[in-house]
Amino acid sequence: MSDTNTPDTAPATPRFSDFGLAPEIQRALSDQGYTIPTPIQAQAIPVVLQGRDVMGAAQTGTGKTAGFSLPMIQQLLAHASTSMSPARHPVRGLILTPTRELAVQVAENVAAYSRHTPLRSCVVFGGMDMKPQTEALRRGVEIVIATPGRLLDHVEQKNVNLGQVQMLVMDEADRMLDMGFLPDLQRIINLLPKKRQNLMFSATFSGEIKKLANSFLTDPVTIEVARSNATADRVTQVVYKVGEEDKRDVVAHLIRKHELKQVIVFSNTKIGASRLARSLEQDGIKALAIHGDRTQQERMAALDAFKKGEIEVLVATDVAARGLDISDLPCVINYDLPYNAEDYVHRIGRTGRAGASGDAMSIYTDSDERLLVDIEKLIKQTITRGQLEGFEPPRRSRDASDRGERRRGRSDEVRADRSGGFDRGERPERSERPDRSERSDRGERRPAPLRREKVDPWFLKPYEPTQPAEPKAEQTVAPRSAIKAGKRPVAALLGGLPKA
DNA sequence: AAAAAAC
Repeated sequence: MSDTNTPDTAPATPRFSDFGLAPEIQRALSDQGYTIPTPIQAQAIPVVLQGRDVMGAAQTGTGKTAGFSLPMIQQLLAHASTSMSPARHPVRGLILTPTRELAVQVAENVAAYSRHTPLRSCVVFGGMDMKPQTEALRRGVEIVIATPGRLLDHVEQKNVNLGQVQMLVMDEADRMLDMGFLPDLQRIINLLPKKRQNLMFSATFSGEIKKLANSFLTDPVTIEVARSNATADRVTQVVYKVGEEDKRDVVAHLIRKHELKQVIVFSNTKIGASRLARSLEQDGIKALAIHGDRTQQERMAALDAFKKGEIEVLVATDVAARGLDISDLPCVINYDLPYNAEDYVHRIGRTGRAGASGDAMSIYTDSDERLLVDIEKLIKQTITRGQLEGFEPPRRSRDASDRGERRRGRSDEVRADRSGGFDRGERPERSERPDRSERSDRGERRPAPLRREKVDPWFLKPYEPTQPAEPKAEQTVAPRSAIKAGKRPVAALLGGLPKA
């Protein structure tokens, strides 16, 4: 009788060694010092190894990346080729993510877990030169991690063939829907073999997500861990009511007072994020902004500097609310309350991870009261109203000029936000890091693009029930114009694309 | 109302 014998009702804590993973994978895990799987890993790995489709409700920080990539590597290892020939390395595992940063992080994990195996992987995303990605794809890879748009680009250029994909992972599926990726997802799925294993992960379990799961997954096993506000239980939350004109100074005050060395500050707008980062720098706090108007290089440099501790503050839009795996963050600050209450949960989910405690401080103004009520309704708790101790609003009304550019910039803010950028010489000269809109990669100036022309694919909503149509057998790519021009409702897109 | 993602 072994001493590990335990009753069925109380199974022993599983270990990675219990899953029957290949020795090469186990070696990679011990390289990283991992022995005990997280709850989602313990649930997902055996199910995926059985070949079942999975609908996983899990936030980032629960370890879901390993939850799908470990069994994926194991499955693909079964027919792994050691040949150098690209033809012997068809893409068999495909992982789709909503943001570029998330794609990079997932790819880093996959590379680490597969390092002792002959499997090759690469990451493919927009904002970067196609060429290195093309070369990697042409050399032959078993696993591709991609954002949808760039992947389709590569497919159209025949850099990659998805006709042999056995496993598809849709990470942060809810986010992909929010971002209007459904048509792209549909087009990608039409390129895959009908017989394949599908894994879908989502932080939320909305009706739309269920519909998506119904149309893309076959008899899925549902795995659910840590409901969305469970994360918040370990996070101490506090809100401070402040005057609109004091917001930036209050952020600087909070950072100094709590001696924060690693904090993400969330802003609702790109321009607000850039301005706040600049303002903090002027106050002697090392900060960089990360948002969608910065070049990919700038985004990666900011993230890198933050992870290395070279800067104390990462000022981010919701590009970083989900997915970014920045571990051990003791604190996040909301410079703006998010318009979407669910985003609040995602933002504060950056802290209090993996059992650690965390702090989430938010500042809000009179006009944000309703947002605060919505948030409290969602998380089903009242957030402590904090008193700002020791904060002295600077006397700025008497002589604004001695406070420099940023005071003057404030009156420009509304105009700049409305016009989508500084396109009439309103930019403060002091900026050392001009926005990408003003600069080409070669460094010369060019006019800012007219952002107003960007249109959200709002017409893809609302979601309507659908009868899934026959999946198409052909491997051709429907032109995107067919989707854009059609303005078809989501239901129609789920039912298959129009013939080109 | 805003953000993200392909050129």
